Amino acid sequence: MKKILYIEDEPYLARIVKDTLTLKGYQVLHKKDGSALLDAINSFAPDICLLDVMLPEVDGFTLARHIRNINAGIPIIFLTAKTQTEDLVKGFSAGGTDYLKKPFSMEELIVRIDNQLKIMGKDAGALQTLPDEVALKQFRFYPGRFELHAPAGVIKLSNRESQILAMLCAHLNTPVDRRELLKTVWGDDSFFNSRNLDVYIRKLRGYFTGAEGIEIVTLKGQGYHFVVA
Amino acid sequence: MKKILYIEDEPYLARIVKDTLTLKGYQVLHKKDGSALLDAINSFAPDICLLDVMLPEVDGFTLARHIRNINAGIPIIFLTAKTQTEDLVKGFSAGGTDYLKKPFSMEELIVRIDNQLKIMGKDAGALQTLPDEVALKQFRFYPGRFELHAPAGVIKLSNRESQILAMLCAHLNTPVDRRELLKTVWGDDSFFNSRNLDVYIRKLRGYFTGAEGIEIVTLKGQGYHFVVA
DNA sequence: ATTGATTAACGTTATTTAACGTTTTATGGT
DNA sequence: ACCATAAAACGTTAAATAACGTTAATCAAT
Repeated sequence: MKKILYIEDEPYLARIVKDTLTLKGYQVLHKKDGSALLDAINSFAPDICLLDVMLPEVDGFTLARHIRNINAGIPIIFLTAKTQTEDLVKGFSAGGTDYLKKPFSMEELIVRIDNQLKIMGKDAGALQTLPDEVALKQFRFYPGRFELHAPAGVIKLSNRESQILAMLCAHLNTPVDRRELLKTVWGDDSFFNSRNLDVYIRKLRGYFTGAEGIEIVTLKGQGYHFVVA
Repeated sequence: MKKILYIEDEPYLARIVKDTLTLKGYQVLHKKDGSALLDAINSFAPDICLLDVMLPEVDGFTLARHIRNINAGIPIIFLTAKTQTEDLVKGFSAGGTDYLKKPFSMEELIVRIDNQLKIMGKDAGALQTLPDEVALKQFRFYPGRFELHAPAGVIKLSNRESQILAMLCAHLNTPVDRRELLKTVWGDDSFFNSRNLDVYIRKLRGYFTGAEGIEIVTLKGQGYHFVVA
């Protein structure tokens, strides 16, 4: 059964969409806004995301970017009344894979959901996704369970530790912008001058000490680069 | 340049679409119907197909199936006045990857074309790919690990050192423009008057001192030439 | 009370800047 | 052509800066 993460602030519409999709056999998790989004992604592990664009606090485009940061492969459909081409561009460049204009028919939504699941499900090779279990040489990371299985034993990760490690894993062997990390994990980059992130990087490094071929490399002025080779 | 195969029987619309896309830098092959379709696919080798649905002889859905039979990965966008959900379903189950209702704006078409190209992984990434290991005589450079393995031992490279060495390796035994180096590593060439790059070149030269047959040659006014012979 | 998250204070290092030296290339008069 | 001189470009070194690392203390939420 396919799992759908659905973010929409308008209660009446949300109700209709959720009920219809549920009736059609999807498992739907509905949220009114993007708070605790990363937790939802990791624990609920949706197959596809439906995002309203105009939301009270953080808009849907921004949410899409955060989702992309920890999962490069998941389909994201925007549902919005914004019909300007400019918004369409924003949507796709934020990592969206389809864009549906309100008002839409439930039939069309379902068809487009199925289509996205079909085409994104194909060559997962080019599009890296963050699965339930991430193999990191002799380690295993379970993002949804907040657990890092080391040779020595199981390390229970905190929320933040897990989020940051998930982000590093999503960008395995490629750079991650420090700002992106801060924005994705903390919601904004007002912590840019804070040493908070460094503290967590240190903790994560601690878990991997002595592990040959696993390293979190600092790219000064840019971010981090999780090397597993 | 991306190649588009466009099948549309209505001459006026076809003209507008073809001209606009050509102006936008795509290479467009327009056909009035699906005859000799497979030849067109094979010889023209398009990156994406735009198919009208209602065509005189064979309809677009059928054409899509034929295309899918010989190419599982190419994106197919339907352009049609048929707005019934049923047609949408037909389109996607025929192997279509997007479905655009007439009348559509050229802007939206372009955005959706680019999006499909991106999703299907045909997007020309500007990432220069070096192999995991670059052999430089008695040295070995691991760009992904920020490591230079010298006879004396492993040298841990900094971000900048690694970037510059990677760039030199990408142009091994051929010249590299100084400006290009600056732009690639620092994002722009505003450092053109700075001695910053020279400092790093010196560091790299330091790692290779005494190594017979390895040299970073200065091409004054042009750039550098990484000689390994 | 215990755990996780954040802040603060100070240590460390990659990167940049600055100052000056060296080498190559261009220029100009004879 | 010749040489002198200037100009441009790069080399070298050390100091300054900005960015990150580390540790412990504090805060906040069960």
